[in-house]
Amino acid sequence: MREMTLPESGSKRKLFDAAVQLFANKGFDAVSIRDITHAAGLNVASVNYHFGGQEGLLALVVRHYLTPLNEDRLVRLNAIDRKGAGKVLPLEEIVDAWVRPIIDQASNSGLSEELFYQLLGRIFAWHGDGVPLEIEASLQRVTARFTRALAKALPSLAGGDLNWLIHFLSGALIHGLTHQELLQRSAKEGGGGVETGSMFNHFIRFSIAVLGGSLEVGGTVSQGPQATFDF
Amino acid sequence: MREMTLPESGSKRKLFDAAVQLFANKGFDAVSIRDITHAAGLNVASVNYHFGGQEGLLALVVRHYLTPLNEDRLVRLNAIDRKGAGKVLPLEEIVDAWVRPIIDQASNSGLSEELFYQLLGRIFAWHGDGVPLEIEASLQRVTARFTRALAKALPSLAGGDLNWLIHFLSGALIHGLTHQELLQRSAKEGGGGVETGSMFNHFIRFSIAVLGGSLEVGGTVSQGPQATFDF
DNA sequence: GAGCGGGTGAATCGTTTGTTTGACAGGCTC
DNA sequence: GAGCCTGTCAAACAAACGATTCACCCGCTC
Repeated sequence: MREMTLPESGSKRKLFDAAVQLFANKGFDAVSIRDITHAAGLNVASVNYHFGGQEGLLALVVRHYLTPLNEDRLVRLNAIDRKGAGKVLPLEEIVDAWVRPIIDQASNSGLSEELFYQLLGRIFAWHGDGVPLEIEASLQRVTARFTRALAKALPSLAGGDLNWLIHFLSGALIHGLTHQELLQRSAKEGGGGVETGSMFNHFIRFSIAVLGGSLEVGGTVSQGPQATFDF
Repeated sequence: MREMTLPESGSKRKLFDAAVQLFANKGFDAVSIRDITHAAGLNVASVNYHFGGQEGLLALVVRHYLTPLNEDRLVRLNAIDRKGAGKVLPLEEIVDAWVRPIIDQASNSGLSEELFYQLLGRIFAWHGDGVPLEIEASLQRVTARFTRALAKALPSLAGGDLNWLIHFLSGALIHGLTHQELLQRSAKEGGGGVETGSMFNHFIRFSIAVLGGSLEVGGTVSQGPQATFDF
């Protein structure tokens, strides 16, 4: 382990690619360094040499795909914010700034869409003990930023209700990413002709409808601080 | 391992309860039989003696809480079906038949609500290799049954769109169950006063709003066979 | 050619995993 | 009391794990 850059080819790249494939398919916890090195055709010690251990490889994989995604999200949201300075932000553009970077990143990742979405779903659903602080903080920062933007765009939903909606939408997105194949397969078998990115088409309309006033706010509206989510 | 019944007390029950606690808190994959037996104050061999191995204990825990829940769901849905024979089924009652058994089961489980919901979330999110066929089939059967009922109640949503909506709602429910504490804690700190079952109050309103015509059906509507979901 | 450093692999280390074995104690029936 | 069944325990088992060591090869520089 010398530097934390990722070359275009060579053994280090072979290990990285094999790890991505296995992490996406089986989950972070279910993959051993022996699985990875065997898939890459290299020795068990190579992971420790190139990445300083299992955790280093895992953290690099997650960071490599999550960091540019989150940055893109924030850049787009800030652009919307500047454009309509002070005025009410359009809901559709906020949702787009949230979802569109995922689609773009899938195209630029070099991975197949199915693989990238599976990996991203596992990253979003990654909780608990082994999560690097840096990654958790990045996710929380993005969520907090979008929550504030939505609270400004939808003042009638401010408070606890908006937090719940975002929480539910987060779960829907994670589930949609991780288990896309269930629905796409069944739809294809039915001959319905599902176009590329079908899940996102549905999810964007889903999110806008959920947030865009179709939910009447009943019950007690609890006022609280910004909640931290996990997407 | 002699019989697969669960006594009210004794070593077997101690092991079962300890396993439930650990499974809910750490996840199925992150708990060893040594963790369980140590928490129960018993020997490592006791799990194999009473449950025939780790898989037997895990399957029993899942079946013990999932089977009555799914049966209750189907019973309620059939009752609604009989009551309004032939007529259009009320959406609110279908959603209630889907969600209410979870709340009831939480009260009758003997577990704290937080623990039961965490466990149930992990069960619903349990995919992949180690899942017993019987459990996966039970989940698919319930989902297919509710999908048919919703298709009858909401003919305008029939086809691919309804499948996507149910898929998203499934993810929202799983995420809501597993990570309730995030929002309840933040809401409590804010002094908003979150009542018991707050997540379900929000989720039921959320589901009804999503399904109840607030989503205009745009784009291509793909016709396909009943998809199988995982909740 | 000697020396050096990056990279690789076989072998090994210590741990942890799930499972199995064999001994033993207690309660039961005959 | 002899025999037997149930339950529990310490001990050991084989397998898999992440990490490390050490020798080696190769291309490089002096």
